[in-house]
Amino acid sequence: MALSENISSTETISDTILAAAMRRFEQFGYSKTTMAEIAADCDMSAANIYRYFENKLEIGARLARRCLAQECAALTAVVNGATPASSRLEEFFLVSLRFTYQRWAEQPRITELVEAIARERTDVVQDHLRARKELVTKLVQDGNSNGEFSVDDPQRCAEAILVAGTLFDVPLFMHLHTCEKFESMAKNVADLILRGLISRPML
Amino acid sequence: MALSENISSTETISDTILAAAMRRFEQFGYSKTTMAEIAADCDMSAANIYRYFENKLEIGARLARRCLAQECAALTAVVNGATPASSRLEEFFLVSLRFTYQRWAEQPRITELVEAIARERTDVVQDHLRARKELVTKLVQDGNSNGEFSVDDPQRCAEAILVAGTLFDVPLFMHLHTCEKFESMAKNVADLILRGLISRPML
DNA sequence: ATAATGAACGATTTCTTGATTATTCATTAT
DNA sequence: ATAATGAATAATCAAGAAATCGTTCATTAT
Repeated sequence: MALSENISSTETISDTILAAAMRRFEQFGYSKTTMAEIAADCDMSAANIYRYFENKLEIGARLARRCLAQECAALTAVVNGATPASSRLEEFFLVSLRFTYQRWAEQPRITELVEAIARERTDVVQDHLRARKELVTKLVQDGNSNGEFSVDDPQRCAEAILVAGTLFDVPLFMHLHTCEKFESMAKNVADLILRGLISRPML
Repeated sequence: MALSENISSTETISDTILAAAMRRFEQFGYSKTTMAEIAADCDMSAANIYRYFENKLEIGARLARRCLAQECAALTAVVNGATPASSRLEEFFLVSLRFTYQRWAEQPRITELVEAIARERTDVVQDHLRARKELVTKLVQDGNSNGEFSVDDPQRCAEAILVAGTLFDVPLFMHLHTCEKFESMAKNVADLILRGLISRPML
């Protein structure tokens, strides 16, 4: 019981640190937040944080992961939806876009955080991309199963779909158009991907 | 005759200046090149350059335009080719990618130049994007004409195609993969766009 | 007139230096 | 033992000074 108390209290402390860091990062940005400030918010010394986290980058990475996981949760809901796979594909693009756009517009500090972490922690981005790829792969397989699609290689296809949606996932591009314009573009790309260019007999 | 001499000599001098600037930009980059150095290469004073160009940014813009025009020339050749429109679309992606990748890998200073200009001279980028859009629109219309495609709105379709190829046109992404990997991705995206996801009767 | 220049000027950039910051560790508290 | 700290260190950042640069213009040359 003493053991479990220790473990749970350790978790609570590291959660406290993460929460304090998140508040600071949101308000002032990753680079402008100091370990001393995070520590003060938790009523401890800066040195003590290192008992719970390897370093500042690790704290940032944990929080960036959490942000990206939120997006993946929303995308998972889309993929697991009950609508036709084609609608879910369009919705996938739109939800992905809105996450990127809204974070860029309303939480620029968070966007900065994720970008700062992405530069030095490739693994965070790669894990996120892998998760997205798995989701789209599942979506394509779903479409195959119910007869909507007939895709040979769902993996490769999912990769291509994600590549085609690059514009909607990179904060750097968000200043180029309004969110409405992006939504229209996303719908067009989804439509293009679904129907293809090659002419065919009427369905 | 005196007039024509003056005009032609003026053109020669501004070309000399452009050539000198290009050599400097290639070797040392846009920001590290000074007007005084360009002038010295042309055996004139820095002040004299301003008789031929509004300012340094204008020189950069002219050279950036020239670079982008080279890519457009290559893409025009692709679009005007004699192969099926579907092959030309794939080739469009591949040529576009190779231009971006090679410039990034072999002429990083030129890539830096174009990016620096793009930041302050939106018109240069926008004109280039418009040219690319016109090329793809023509390609789609070609495909429509010969029965390969059956696209309702070639303009909108061209826009979507270009959006889907974003990853292959932005130097910023080039560090992510090898050129071969990018080529494979480009082929997959082209294939996806051409055939579409929705299942259909056999052709 | 046309072409070209050097000097002059704000605006940037670079450099230098002092202050902050992330991180470690020996030490103290519990 | 476990938790926490303050002091120490090396790396990074920030502010101001100095130098450089882009641009203009009055002046000179042709």
